[in-house]
Amino acid sequence: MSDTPQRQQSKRPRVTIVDVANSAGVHVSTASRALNPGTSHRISSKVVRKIEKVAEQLGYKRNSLASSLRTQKTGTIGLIVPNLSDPLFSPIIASVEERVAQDGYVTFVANSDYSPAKLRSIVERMSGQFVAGLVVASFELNDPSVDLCLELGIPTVAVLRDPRDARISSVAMDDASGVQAMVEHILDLGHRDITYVTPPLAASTAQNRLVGFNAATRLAKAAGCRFNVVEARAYDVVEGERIMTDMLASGLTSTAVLAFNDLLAVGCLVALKSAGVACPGQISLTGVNDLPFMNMLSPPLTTLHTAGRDLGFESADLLMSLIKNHVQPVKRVLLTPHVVLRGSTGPARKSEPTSDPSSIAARSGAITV
Amino acid sequence: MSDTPQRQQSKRPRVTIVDVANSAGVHVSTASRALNPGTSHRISSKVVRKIEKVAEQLGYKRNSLASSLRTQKTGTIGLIVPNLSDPLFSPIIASVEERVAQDGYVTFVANSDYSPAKLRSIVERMSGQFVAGLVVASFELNDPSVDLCLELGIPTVAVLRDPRDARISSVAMDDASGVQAMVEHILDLGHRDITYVTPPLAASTAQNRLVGFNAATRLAKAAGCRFNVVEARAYDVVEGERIMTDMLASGLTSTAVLAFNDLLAVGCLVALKSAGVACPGQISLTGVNDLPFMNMLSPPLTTLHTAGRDLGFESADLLMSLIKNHVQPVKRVLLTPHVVLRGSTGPARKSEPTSDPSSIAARSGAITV
DNA sequence: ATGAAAGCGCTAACAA
DNA sequence: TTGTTAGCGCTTTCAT
Repeated sequence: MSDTPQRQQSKRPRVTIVDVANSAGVHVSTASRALNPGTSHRISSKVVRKIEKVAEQLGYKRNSLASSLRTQKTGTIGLIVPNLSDPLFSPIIASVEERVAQDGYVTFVANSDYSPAKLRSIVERMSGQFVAGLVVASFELNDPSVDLCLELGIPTVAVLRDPRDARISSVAMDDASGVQAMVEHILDLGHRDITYVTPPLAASTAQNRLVGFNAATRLAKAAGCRFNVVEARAYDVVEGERIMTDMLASGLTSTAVLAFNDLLAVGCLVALKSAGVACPGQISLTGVNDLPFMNMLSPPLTTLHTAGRDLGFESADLLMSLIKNHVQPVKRVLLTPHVVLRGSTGPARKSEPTSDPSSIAARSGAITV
Repeated sequence: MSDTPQRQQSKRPRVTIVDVANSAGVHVSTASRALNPGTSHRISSKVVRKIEKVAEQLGYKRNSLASSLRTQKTGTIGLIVPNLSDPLFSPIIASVEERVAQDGYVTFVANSDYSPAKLRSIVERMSGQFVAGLVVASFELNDPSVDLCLELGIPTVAVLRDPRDARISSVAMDDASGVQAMVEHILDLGHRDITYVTPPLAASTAQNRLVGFNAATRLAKAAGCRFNVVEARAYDVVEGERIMTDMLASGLTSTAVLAFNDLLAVGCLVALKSAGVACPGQISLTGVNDLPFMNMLSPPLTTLHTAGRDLGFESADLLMSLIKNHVQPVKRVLLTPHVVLRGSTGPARKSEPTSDPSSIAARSGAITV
C-alpha cells in the first residue's frame, strides 16, 4: 500500500441542451425535439443534422436525471437476488443485464440475503430510484413484497422463485417434475430407502421440489419402499455437511440421498468422505442446479440442470414487454430441468425386491437425459 | 407456460414534499429541511417531529431524481466487471454492494465482456446516469477509459486489475509475489522443468503474474532448470483444455504446469484426464483464485487464494471516502495472496539434481501457507 | 416547422 | 427558526 500525491478531479462543467441550442442558433425545445428519436421527425432534417453535429462537437450528453424527472420514465431496472455470492445467480445476473441492455436499460443489483424484510427495503429503495421495472429472484411464497411492488406500480417479474401470485408473471424451473424425474432415476437404480433433504418451505423452489418428491414416492411407498424427509436450516455447503454428519450419526438407513441443491449435496459429500462412506458405493447422492464444476467433483455430481441464462433472459424479456405494453397478460413460464447423470449415483448397495431390476443407467462421463 | 387474465398496475399518484408541507401547515422548504438529516437540526424539533409524522402517514418517499438533479449528487455507484458469469466476481460484487449500501448507495452492475470498447460505452452510460463513483474491475493496462473517467470527473477506484495510472487508486492482489511463492513451492517439490500458461498481457494481473514467474525462475534458470511460457487466448476452462491438449501433443517435457487462473487449470486437468496423464503423479498443476469447489476437485487444486470479499470491500471503502473528500491521496493497495496447498501438486516424477532435496510439503487436505 | 413558457420535485441561497 | 424565490436540465403543451 503506497501513498502518492494528491489526486484531482477535473469535473469540467457539463454541456447542457441549452448550450447546444445556442450554438446551433435554435430554441431549446427544437434541440430537444431534434435530439429525441421519438420527436425528431417533426423537425426539418437539415436542422436535425445541424443540431446533431453541434451536440457531437460540444460533447453533449443528455442528463437522464432531468429527462426522467420530466418524463417520469427511467432507463433503469432493478434485479434482486437472495444471495449474490451463490454461483447459481451469476448467469441470471449476466443474462438479465444483457437482455435489458439491448433495450438501453441499465441494471441495479441488490442482495436480499434471504430476508423478506431486506427485500422490502430494497424494493422501497429502488422505487425511490424510479426503476422502470424489477426482476426478483428473492420472492418467497405469498411474499408481502409482491403487494408492495404492485402498490408502487412497478412492473415486476419473478424469476427462479415464484411467489405464486396471480397478478405477477414468473419464469422458473419446473422443480416438481425435475425432482420427480430424479427420484425415478434413483428408483431405477434399485434404491428402496431414499432420503430427501429440504430447506424450510418458504420459497416455491423448496415447496415444489418436496411436492415432486412426494408425488414420485407415493406409489413406491405403497409397494413398501421407505422415504424420508429431513429439514435443513440453510442452503449452503456447511449446512449440508452438518445434516449428513447428523444423519450418519443417528443411523442412516437410506442408500440414496437427494439434496435440495448442489451446495447441500456438496456438503453431504464432504461429510461422507470424512466418515469414510463410499459414494456412490454405499450412498448415492444428488443435487439440483448443476453449478460450475459439479462435473469435476469426485465423484461427479448427478444433478438437475438449471438453465440460469435462459431464466434470466426470459424474465428480462418479459419485463421489457411488460414495461412497453403497460397492461399485459400474466405469464407463468416453466422451464424443464433435465437430469444430468454423473458418478454420484449408482446401484443400491443391498439388493432389495425390485419390480424392475434392469435399467441401470450408464454412468461414464456426464450423460444428459 | 400459461396465460391468465389481464394484469393491471395501480400506479397511484405519488406523494410529494409539497403535499407533506401542506398537510403539516408549513412551507415546502421547511419540510425539505426537516426531512434532510443534514439540515433538520435547523428546524425546531417539535416541527420536525410533526413533519416526519405527516410524511409517514401520507407515505411520502423522496423523489431521488429531483433531489439529485438539484444537488448534483446521486446515491448510486457503478460496478463494472469483465465477466459477470465468472465466479471470481461474485464475492466482489456482493461485498461492494454491501459496503456502499452502508452509506445508502445502490449499485449498478455491468459487464464489459473483456472489451475496452464496451467498457468505454458503459462508463459513458453510467456517467449519463450520474453515478457518484465507479468501481472498475475491467481496466486493462493504460486503459483509455481511465482518462475518460477522469475527464468526466467520476471518482473511480480500480479493483483486481490495476490500470497502473498514477491518478487512480486501486485495490488488487499482489500477483507477482503470489506466483513467486507458487514457483518456490514447485521448486521445493523438486520440479526442474516448469511451464507457465499466461493469457495475453492486456491486464495487470496477466503481466504481474508473468513478472512473478520470471523473477522466481531467474536464479533457477542459471542453475540449469527449464522454464517455459505458453500463451493462452482466453481465461476459461475450454481454453485451458485446448492448451494442455496441444502441449501434450507436441511433447510436453515439463513436470509442473502453472496456470494463470483456476479456470485454465481446470481445463488443463480435463485434458490430462482425457489423455490419461496422472496429476500430480506425472504432472503437477496449479491455478490462481481459489474459486468455489477447487478444494473438491480430484485432485483438489493447489492454488493462490484471492480474497474477493476483501477486494470488494476495500475498493468500495476507498470509493466512499473518495466521494466524501473530493480530493484525496491516490492509494495503491496490494493484498497478499497465500498459497493453498492441495493435491494437484506433488514431487517431480524424474529425480533431477536438487540443491535442496528435502522440504516436500504435506498434501493431505488443504493446508494454507 | 419552430418558439414561448410552464413545470417535473426538490434544495439552497437569501431574507426576515 | 421559518418563508420566499430561483433554478437544476429537460420535455411538452400551446401558440405561431
